[in-house]
Amino acid sequence: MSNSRLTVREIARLAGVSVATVSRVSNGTGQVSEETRRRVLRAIEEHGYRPDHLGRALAARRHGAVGLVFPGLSGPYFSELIQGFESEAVKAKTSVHILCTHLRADSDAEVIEMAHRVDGLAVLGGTVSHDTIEELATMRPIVVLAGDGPAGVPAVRVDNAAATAALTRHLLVDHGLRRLEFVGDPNGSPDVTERWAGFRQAHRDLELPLPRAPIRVGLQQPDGVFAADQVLRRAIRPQGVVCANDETALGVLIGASGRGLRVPEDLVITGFDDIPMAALVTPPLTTVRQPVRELASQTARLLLQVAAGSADHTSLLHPTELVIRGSCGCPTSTAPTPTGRRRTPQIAPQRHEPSGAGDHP
Amino acid sequence: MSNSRLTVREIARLAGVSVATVSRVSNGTGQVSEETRRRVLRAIEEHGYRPDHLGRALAARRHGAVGLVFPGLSGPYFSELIQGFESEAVKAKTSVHILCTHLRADSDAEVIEMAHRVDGLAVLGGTVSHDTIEELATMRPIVVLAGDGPAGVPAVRVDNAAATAALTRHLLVDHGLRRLEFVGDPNGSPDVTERWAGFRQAHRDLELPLPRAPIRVGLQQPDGVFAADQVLRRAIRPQGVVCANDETALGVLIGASGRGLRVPEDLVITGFDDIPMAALVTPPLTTVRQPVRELASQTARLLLQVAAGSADHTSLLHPTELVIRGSCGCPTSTAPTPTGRRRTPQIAPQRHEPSGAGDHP
DNA sequence: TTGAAAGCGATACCAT
DNA sequence: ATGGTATCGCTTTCAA
Repeated sequence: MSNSRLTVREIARLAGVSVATVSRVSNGTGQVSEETRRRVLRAIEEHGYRPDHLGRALAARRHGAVGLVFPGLSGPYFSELIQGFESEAVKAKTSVHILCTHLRADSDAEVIEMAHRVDGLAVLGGTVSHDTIEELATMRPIVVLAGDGPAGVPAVRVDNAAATAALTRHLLVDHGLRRLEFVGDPNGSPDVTERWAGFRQAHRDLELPLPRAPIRVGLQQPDGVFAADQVLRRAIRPQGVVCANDETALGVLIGASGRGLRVPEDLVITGFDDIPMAALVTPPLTTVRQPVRELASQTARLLLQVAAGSADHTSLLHPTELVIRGSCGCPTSTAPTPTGRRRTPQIAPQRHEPSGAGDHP
Repeated sequence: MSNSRLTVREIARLAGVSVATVSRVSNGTGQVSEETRRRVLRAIEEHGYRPDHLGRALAARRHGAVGLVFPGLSGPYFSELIQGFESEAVKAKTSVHILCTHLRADSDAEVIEMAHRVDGLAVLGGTVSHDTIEELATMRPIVVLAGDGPAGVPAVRVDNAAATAALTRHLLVDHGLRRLEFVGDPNGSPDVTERWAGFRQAHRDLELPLPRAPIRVGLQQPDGVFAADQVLRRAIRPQGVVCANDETALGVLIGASGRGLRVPEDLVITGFDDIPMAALVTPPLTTVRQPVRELASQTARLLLQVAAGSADHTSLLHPTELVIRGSCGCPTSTAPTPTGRRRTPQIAPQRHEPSGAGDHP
């Protein structure tokens, strides 16, 4: 009930001690006699005292908060990301500020503004310029998530290029496909940039003609449908499309099926991420699994460590896993199970471990 | 470059004025001679001074931040919500703290903890107990989004029950369907509770036997696929399913189609929300459009107003719109367009305006 | 072990 | 129009 006018001073008075002692008790710092501690604790309990965060933050010179900067798009990917990050922060009694840069005019300025209010910042790759990240890095601990920052700024990521190359190679070699196209905008985010690079690299490695320009669309399901329309309109249709992520792949699948195309017979489709739906569509989606949630919580932990000073400024490279299902043309042994996540891929997944994980100048 | 050791005092010294004057200038409050203001401004610019938020907040007794509490699920709905809320907060130079309660043990305590750090709180319906909301309301301005709080706590919402009833009636009357089932967990959130209520009410109004128990699943696409499996396993299949939201409806559609069922011939499906994908699937989804983003930004505005004292503690009831497409059995005039959002529904949408919008004790 | 007092960085009242 | 100063709520030396 009562709450407002409660300060250290007040509690100190009620417990018959000094504010310093109250502070010691409520923080568990310093030496306090058992008897005094009990008295103070009782006063605190009795009146429901909670130390004010502003006063505490001002005196302790830390905000007790970290920021998360992300574009602000829809879908399972970002939700996983946010939850993974947030859950880790909460464990550390740190609150999370968010900033969506998507469709915002001067987001860089806002990010800097935010940096003033937090102890550290996690920035999704591609949301702000490198220059800004560099500036941010001079004022606060920064970690780049799913992308790369300037040298010296730690990043948490997966090897998108290698994974996409492996996936593309599967299509090119194991299925003997030619005429593949890439769906996604390489300028949209570092993830897509790298996946596009891996897609091309696979062609190069096999000394095949380089693929044509990507079908530049966004990362959500509707974008995939849009991409499917574009593909279907072509004079010569590709045999397969490698999509920047699962959501667009699902969109392509839905768009293609809706227009009478059979997958994978008429068109092969692959995704990236391995979101839950990937295993549940018909045919189930061949894709690359990346531990999004783990990436995000890892990022939070790293950021918190750096902010606490106990930092190994190391970048982290997480492993991915090729998940072969039916949409690439591989046989699907059985109908997809409703709980696709738990199930093991039909074909033994090909572990793709990055070479020098964890090293970074 | 330089930044850390810069305080009001320092700027005051550099500009040869008092801290009070610096404060006046940097806040635009009080009277300052043009000449002095210029001098102070120059010092500020020159050294890149930015008033510290903690000091400011402590002195001004406000945090400059609001909190958003939501379950933390995936999908277009929550993304829209977050972005709508955040964009409005940013406009007001207020930062947004987030808290995902989903799958968290003692989230109520964390929400209260958060309340101490912000000027106001927007709570999604169903994320915390009514008791807790009541407690929160005694300490901070609270707005409930998509749900209802205790009396006296403003809420921003749509009339889910009426909208779902209208939709159900369309199925029951215009299509002459019987044996409808509801997909969604009424205990999951107030939204679903109300939609379930509307679904039943429509039956009651027509003096039809009440529908059987709902198929209790979550609100995401995979849950819809799961629901489809359940439905298909039944001895007597329903003629149609009214889904709690579009995402599950899409899941049901995908699951049903994948198992060879034709929609709407064999099974009619409807959703709720009108997310972009709703117009893009085959057949396009009959659903109810609700202005999610607008609801969220409305909530932010309301919260900010209340926090600023300039409050009409009124609850807001937004209108919804029945969107008839093909999945209910109505004829689809043409193939769905790739940019479904912009397109007008095939059948003139039936405006469903709530009766007493905006009134609340 | 405990307390007095000096900040932390900014605001705002009260004189001037 | 400007400056001095108390204050916001808490932490943290420094003495006692």
